[in-house]
Amino acid sequence: MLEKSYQPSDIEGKIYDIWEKDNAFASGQKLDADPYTIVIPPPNVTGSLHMGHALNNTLQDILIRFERMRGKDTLWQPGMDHAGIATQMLVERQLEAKNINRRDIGREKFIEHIWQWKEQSGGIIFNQLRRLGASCDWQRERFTMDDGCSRAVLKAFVQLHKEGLIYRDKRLVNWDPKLQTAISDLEVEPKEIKSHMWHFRYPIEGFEDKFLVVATTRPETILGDTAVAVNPDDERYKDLIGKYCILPIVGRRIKIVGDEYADPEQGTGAVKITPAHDFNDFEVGKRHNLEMINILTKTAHIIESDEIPKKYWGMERFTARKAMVDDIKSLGLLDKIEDHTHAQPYGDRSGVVIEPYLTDQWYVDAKTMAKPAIESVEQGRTKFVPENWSKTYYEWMRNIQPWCVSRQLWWGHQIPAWYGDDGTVFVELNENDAHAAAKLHYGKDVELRRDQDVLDTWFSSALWPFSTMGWPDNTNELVKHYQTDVIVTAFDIIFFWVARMMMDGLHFMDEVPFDTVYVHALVRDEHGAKMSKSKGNVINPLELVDKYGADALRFTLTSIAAPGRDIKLAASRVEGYRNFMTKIWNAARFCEMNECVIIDGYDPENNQQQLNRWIVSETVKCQNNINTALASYRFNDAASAVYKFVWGIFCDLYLELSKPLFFVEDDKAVAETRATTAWVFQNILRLMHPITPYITEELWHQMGYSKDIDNKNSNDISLLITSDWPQLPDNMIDNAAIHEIEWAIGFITAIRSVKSEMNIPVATKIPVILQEVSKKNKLWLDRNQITLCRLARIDNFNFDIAPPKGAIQIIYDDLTIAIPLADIIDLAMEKYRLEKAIKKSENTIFGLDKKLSNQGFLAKAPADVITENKQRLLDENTSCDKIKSALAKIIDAM
RNA sequence: GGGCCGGUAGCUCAGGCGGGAGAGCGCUGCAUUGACAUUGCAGAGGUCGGAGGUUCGAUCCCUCUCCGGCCCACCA
Repeated sequence: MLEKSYQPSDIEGKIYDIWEKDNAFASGQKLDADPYTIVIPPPNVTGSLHMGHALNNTLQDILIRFERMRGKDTLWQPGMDHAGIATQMLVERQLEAKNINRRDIGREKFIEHIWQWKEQSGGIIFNQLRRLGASCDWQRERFTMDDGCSRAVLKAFVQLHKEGLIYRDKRLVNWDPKLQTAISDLEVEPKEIKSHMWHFRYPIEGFEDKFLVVATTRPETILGDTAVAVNPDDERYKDLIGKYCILPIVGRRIKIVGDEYADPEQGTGAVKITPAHDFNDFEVGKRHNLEMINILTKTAHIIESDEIPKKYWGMERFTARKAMVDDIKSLGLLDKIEDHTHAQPYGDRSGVVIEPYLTDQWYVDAKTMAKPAIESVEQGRTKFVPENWSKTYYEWMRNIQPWCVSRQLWWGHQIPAWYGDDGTVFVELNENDAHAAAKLHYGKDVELRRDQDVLDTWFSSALWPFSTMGWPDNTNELVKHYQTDVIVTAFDIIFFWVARMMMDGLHFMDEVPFDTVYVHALVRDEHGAKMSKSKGNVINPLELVDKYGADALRFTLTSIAAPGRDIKLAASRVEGYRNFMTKIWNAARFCEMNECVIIDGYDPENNQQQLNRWIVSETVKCQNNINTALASYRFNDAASAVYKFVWGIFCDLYLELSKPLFFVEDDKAVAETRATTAWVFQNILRLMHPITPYITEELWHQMGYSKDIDNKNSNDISLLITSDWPQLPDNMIDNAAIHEIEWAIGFITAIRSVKSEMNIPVATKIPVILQEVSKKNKLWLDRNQITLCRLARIDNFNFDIAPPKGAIQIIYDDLTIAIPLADIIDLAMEKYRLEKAIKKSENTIFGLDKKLSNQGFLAKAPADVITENKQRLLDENTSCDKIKSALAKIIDAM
């Protein structure tokens, strides 16, 4: 006997253990089956489960469970990302708490500490994913820094270098002075800040009192100015081109150059040029062959250099800014200061202001690699769902910049590059190969020094769809599971990850890494704000799991996963779906109490009862709806299809409508109804399993479906997770039964509605008089009489007798239903009710009339639409007339 | 500056092909001795942001506009 109510916490852990013990998640068990493959977006090793993960992994799990049941050889490849900067920062902070500085203990020891940390506390997110019910193939768990992935990274780097697609270059990078590393464009976050625009007067050489006024938001960079640019077409300054300014404070002679970059409309029209500290100025500098003077140390202090007055040496950048303004002011060269709001770049990890900084770094020629990646989306080889995200993808890919992949960190894949004394670089898979290459180059054995930098974490993530399957070896897994079917992700990592997997997948595997990119929304709080710790509006998915169960959370996330929008999550919604789980549990108890068990040899197509034929039809329709929804990644449609069917149709209608059948003395009907109920319920468990795996698996066993259904000849327990998805054919849909039962439901509703409206107590059993009963209605009345009587609380049916004066009259379909309760009916109220109905009906008639008297409509609308509207008008007129005559009778009785 | 998305019931949101406006929550009334109050039954509630256009017909397509959000670029 089932417990009185469903307690998720009692069963979820148990069920998950059963799945794992049974190896239910493992791929490669159905060798002949078609593959279905998803690689997980590898969470950071430092990560813990947030709502975004919960959504992302619920959707993947739904697809995997769906396809697993449909017989595919499913691989959901799990794994973690080493998360270079995040992890290094975390362990560094932990060591600092113990007064250990990473530079004191050195690189090797520090990395050892990180590995230790990973073993102890890394990857807690995987246990959290287990609680959510994720059916990843855990035996294949990978890590971007494990041996296999590391080998892939080396191979990829070396190959790209040999192909000229990775190169070393000295140019400006985004420099993070706190972390003291370069970062990519994507790791920079612009923030609006309130600052000032300082206007300075630069004296012009050869004139006593002539100045060129330049404006800047960064006065400290004056130390690195090597030119002033004006637009060659700017009448004000045209004549000055080729002349020189004397840089205030510094005293350096700097050239006035003509360059289109200077916009006459902006600022003063004259721009100071600091090639080593501004991306635009860098380009100007290259065009005019200007000197590039670096003024900053790696920690963003003023460098000690002969080019710079001693007084500024060692000053912190913002201190230097202030000093520079003060000093120029005291020279009388400060023209004015304006308030100015502008965006400043900040490091997304460190939170400090990023400096454009001139260094040697490794770059990937993203422009070249992007070409095939763009083309394959244009050709539809990879599809974005929703489609419009492809625009975002194109936008970025078509304007892609060289990707700086070197990082001045310790945690990560060290770059496989070795340098000779003269700086010649040898990029090889290992040190031996590098020495061999060096020997070839120098003609002798030489000392080599390995590049100290590591690669951007995303460099290894970009290889994920094939590095996890054994690449560069041509493994069976790789052959079978690449390309993968779908990547499921939020839009914020289309650039970071999806785009780069596309580039690398096409380059190394010569095939797109996934058929589909499914982009889901970001989860926000119930007011639409981003969840963040500082705002305190973070909802922890595990707390919801504790409180309502994993299935309720999963159902919630599924039901709000409409494509292409932000998702606002309110806990109340989870509560609602917890109630849904309870409902299913109770439906199971109903089945149990009424001995609804699976009957061997039961064939739903042989059902005699229309009600049973109807619920079978609805089951097929539900199955079809879910199939269609999941095939097009419309998760919310799948959720709503199953919700409406299970709660609205099966529980509220079928179980109620069928109850009376248990009381007839027709053993055959009872048996059929029991068998049908069990059959439907079993299919419900199958249909719901991808979304709500725990409760369905539990009930599958409790209801005894695990023993004799899939595996009749064995005593082995068969699990729902590995059972078959329903394959109910459309010819099981019986439209005649659907019409009849829907008519019966409408009949019941019509009577209940009137009783409620007329304040007739629900329990009052009423007699009804039916007039103008058509043959069809008579048949349906007869066949469903017991059910109708019970659910509409009808005492008895009387046909074709005149109803007494003052009876309530209901127009339903072709019928006029009279309820002769004149003594307890408030005639005025009934009059009002009928008048209201007439008004409503007349409104409808008016609308239809107008439409049907429109010549244009008759001439141009499709025939079926015209026919339909004509029929509606006819029906409405008939029913309106009937209500009117009913009203006449009431007035007569008053 | 370039691009994307949204505005539908009190709230949060669905509305594949243009043809009778939907759900959940909330609200109102009624119901409680056998699946379920984590419930059932019955209801109220909409100028589909605004204007114009296309069309026989527009929540849906087009243009403009107002409001909100996001992404990219922008450090004079």
